[in-house]
Amino acid sequence: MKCLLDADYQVRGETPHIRLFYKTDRGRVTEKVSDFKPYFYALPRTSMDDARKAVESLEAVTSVETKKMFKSEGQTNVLVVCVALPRDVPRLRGEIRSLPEIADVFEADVPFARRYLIDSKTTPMQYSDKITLNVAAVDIEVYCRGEPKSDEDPVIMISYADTGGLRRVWTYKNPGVKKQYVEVLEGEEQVIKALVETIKKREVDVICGYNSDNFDMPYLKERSEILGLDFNLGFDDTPVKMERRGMNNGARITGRPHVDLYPIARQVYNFPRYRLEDVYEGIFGTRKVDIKKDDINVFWDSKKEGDLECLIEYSMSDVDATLEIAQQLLPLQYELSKLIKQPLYETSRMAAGQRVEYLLMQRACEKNILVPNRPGDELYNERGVDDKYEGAYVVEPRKGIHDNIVLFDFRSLYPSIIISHNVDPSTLDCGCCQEANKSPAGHVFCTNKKGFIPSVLKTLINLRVETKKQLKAEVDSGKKSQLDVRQNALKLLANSMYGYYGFQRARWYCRPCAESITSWGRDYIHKAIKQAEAEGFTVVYGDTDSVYLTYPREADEKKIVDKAERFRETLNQELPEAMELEFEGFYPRGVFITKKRYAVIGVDGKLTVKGLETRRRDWARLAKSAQERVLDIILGEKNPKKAAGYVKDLVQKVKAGDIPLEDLVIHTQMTRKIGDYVSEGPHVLAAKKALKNGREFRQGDIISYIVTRRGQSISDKAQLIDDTVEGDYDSDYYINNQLLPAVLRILEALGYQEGELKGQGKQMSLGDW
DNA sequence: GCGGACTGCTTACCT
DNA sequence: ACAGGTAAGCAGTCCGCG
Repeated sequence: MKCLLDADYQVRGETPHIRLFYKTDRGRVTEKVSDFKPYFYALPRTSMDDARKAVESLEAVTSVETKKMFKSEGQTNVLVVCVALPRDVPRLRGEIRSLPEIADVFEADVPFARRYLIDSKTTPMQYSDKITLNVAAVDIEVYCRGEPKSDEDPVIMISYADTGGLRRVWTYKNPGVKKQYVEVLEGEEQVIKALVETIKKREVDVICGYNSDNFDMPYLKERSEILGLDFNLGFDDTPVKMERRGMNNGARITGRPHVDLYPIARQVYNFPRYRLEDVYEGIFGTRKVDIKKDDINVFWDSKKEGDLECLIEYSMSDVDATLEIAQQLLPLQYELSKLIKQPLYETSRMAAGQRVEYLLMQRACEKNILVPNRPGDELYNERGVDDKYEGAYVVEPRKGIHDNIVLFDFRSLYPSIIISHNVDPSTLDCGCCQEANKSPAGHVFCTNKKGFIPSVLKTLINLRVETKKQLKAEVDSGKKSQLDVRQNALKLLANSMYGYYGFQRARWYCRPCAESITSWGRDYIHKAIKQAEAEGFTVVYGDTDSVYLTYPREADEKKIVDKAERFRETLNQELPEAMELEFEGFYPRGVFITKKRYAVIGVDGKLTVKGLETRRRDWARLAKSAQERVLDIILGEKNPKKAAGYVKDLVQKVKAGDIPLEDLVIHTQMTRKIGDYVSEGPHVLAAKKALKNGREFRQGDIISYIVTRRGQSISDKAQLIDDTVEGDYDSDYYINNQLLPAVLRILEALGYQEGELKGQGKQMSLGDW
């Protein structure tokens, strides 16, 4: 019984050895594999023998064999080119590709340790009750003014917490009061040493941090270098290694996977901001102890009793929160690592496209399918100008309020289409089939041989059905939640497959496939709409795979739902087996504003809002919560007068300057580098101003700003909330550009607008209220 | 010189 | 750095206007 945490390789005496880092029920073991050799494939241009001779003549090639493999066009013979060292692969692949006897090389860009995991079908992260992983969270505090600089600003505290129950703050100033978790040491050097020693002694398996790839780990590494220390967190006592991974860093720790929770939180949740405290509150619904980053040095320098203690408490609470978030987020990462069969360190940093790709590569290897090459810049650009294809169909909504709405949607529409219509690059335009399986986009897919990607997808879905079955039968709550996470991971992967076909950087990119999937999707939703209308339903709205229906002939919920159920059954009988329309819910009332923007209320009074300002981070809470309240009054109580009254009172408060800044802050992501903007909106100007005051921003950061009273345009008035004092806000802006548009959008949809409300709106904008 | 109409850029959402 | 479809705000420009 063993759980693979990490894999890498070492070159000893000119031979590469794969190292596999396991946790077992009796502790840690490291296994070595010495008989696995680096290789890649070469496809002969014409003659196999000529190609073989040409490749064999190269010095670094240790052996050449032939192998039968499947390309999307069919079976083919390739050369397996073996070399002595992993670094020979990138060295040789270009040379071999350019040989006249060789058409192309394949799988020459798979890192050696990953290659091993794929080939050996090894599954990482198979933990169980007998193997409990020791997870630790780490956080540092730095003494600095402005942005921390590792060459001058020392680390003043390191906090640590692990699932074994150890909690520590190491620092080197005595707070006076004795806290159990505090250890006061001599200086920065001892603090870093304490962390390194603790991680070893505690036999930590997984190390977590929050933004630790880009802050804590590189910072500690740089400080260690300055202090002449080894920052050896590796299980084999090697230092933390910083890697470039696209735009970001990755801090690799050998044998003890390091997981940075920040990018995972951004991937998993949709929150207005992703600071540690925001994510903690978003997940657990309670706030954690917090102090301003700028105050850290103030508390550290303070002679006031209790200030240092306060800083220590903050540091401890940060790492406690990090560990709690880790326990919330890690299970999904474990399941993904298992399914994709790549190490946790890697999979936890993969985007959706990469996850699908590694899954497919692993499955391709099992089936002797040659993995297509990643597109080079040329091919990538070619795919770009291949321009867009038509996507989903969206029904123009019947705007306004509706009663007794039933919602249907197709269960996993796109995955079902891929499976039932066998949508795959290798089945596309096979030539052997007539037009029995032709997409509305005009592409024919083979019905004789099963496509690779449809078959992978089918196994994912079968596995998910199986997992759900187990989940239902399971009684142990821990195992139950693990199974639930697993079925979610399977769903995540299955749902990424369609997007992957249209992804320009994908190895299995296939525009005709993507286009065919959406064309069939439009077909199915049109079928459902046509059938529903024929049976007397009114289609209120629909998007991609869903329809919102009303049934004007009935007023009774039960009768409507019965009728809807019969409609569903008849429709499903006409559909291919994998396709299924499902009943999703009954809503007593809903209001539809435009495409992708609507709200419905459930029988239980629960509001579901889609697309409206309430859902958007780039609207002030003032406007969002007022809109939600108005929706609640309109849909729950059907009382527009009351809603109008509520808004009227709020306008007064805004005018009086009584609204706290936190209700007025607008969050907007900086999606590009600050110099790259053609048009500088409020968030960009707010960031620019802050930049002058020594603040730093990275592409991808979320800018939180207030529209203040000073400036001409709205952008001129925008200023970071951190630099703004309470009460300094432009009440006209917040009334006319935030509160009123958000609530009027709802009230106007009721046909209530033509009358006094709009007039009042205009008056309000003139300040007559 | 002003204001409305329109365009382009930008963001965040929906499925 | 998985797809396309969509609404909407802000900045800037155009256009008409004795």
